[in-house]
Amino acid sequence: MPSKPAAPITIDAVYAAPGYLFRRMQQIAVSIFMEECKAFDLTPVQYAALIAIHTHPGIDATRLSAVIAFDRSTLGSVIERLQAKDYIERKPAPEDKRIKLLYLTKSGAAILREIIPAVKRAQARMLEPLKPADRKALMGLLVQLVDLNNDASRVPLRAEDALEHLGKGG
Amino acid sequence: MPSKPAAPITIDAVYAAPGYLFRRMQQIAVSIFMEECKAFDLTPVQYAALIAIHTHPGIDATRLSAVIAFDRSTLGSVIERLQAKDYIERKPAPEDKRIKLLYLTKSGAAILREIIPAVKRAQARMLEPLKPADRKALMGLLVQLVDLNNDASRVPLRAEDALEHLGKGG
DNA sequence: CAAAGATTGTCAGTATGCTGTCAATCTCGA
DNA sequence: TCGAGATTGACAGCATACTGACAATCTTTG
Repeated sequence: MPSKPAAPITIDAVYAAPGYLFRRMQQIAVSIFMEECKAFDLTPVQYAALIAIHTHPGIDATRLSAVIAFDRSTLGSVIERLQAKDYIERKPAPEDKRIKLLYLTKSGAAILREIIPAVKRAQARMLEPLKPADRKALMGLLVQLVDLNNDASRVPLRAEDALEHLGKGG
Repeated sequence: MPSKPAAPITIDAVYAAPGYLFRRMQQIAVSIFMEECKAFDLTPVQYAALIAIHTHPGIDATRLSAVIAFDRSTLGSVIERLQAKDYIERKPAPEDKRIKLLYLTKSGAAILREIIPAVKRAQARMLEPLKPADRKALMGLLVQLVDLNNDASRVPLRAEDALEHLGKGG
């Protein structure tokens, strides 16, 4: 049998590669989110940050970055923009001069309540083309994969560890 | 029956949302790619662009953006960097002064050959935590979803349409 | 042919995401 | 206690991504 020739290098191989499909799907997800939420002037990242601060009032930036798996550097500018829009406020921590604690403002809590339906529509639209059983299957596999690959990312999710200081760990 | 209370808004809802999972998986995929390919100084985006130019020599930037579903604006700087690294060259099109045609240099073709094994390792690692049957299932669903959602993204993939000018359409 | 319209590459502006560095500050061990 | 080491927030720099605008150029149409 002749030795198998090297597979031709073409763009079609890229179309079937997991990395390409993940990038593409993220692109699509952001696009749908922005479309459904265009009345609110909030990005997916800013939304996630608001929800996290709402869930953990008084969290600091470093712990927040672990809770939503954002880069610590990136998060700085996200916080700045949320503060500029008056959705959050930062208070110095009395017992540690390095830390600034994050809280939702009334505006922030209000927009969070208002945007929820749009976000739910967006999340539904992303999976809409699939049959209901396939949606479940896909989400199940994705949850597994993201969890099992957690440490492969530079900023692994540390939902639990990050919150011990708030007295909610355990 | 009492009316169902509004679901509490917490970060846990975000962890299960498709948009969050896609973002996270993309983050992980890029991280794995960069790790496997760190010897080559090529990003996933730059790799895809090189492959596409290799598959379609003499393509122009606008068509290239359709073939790999990149934003046309973003692609400009990607091309610039590939050119700075001497992996591609741009030649003016004789029949249209607006267009610059893209070609791989010898360096570009060489690095493409060399990086393939690392890219394959990276793609395999992304799915490694899943059982083989689950990998297939996930890829199948993702291919479907990306295809069916193609028009939802701002820069839909136009693999076929884009190539008519090269005499390869049909 | 000339004007209207479309296309191409480019640029400015905004928003993630990452690497790396730094000063201020805190913690812990000798 | 004091100094080494860790932590925190901030910053610089690079690389996607997207919106919107623009001049140069090409195409279509009246």
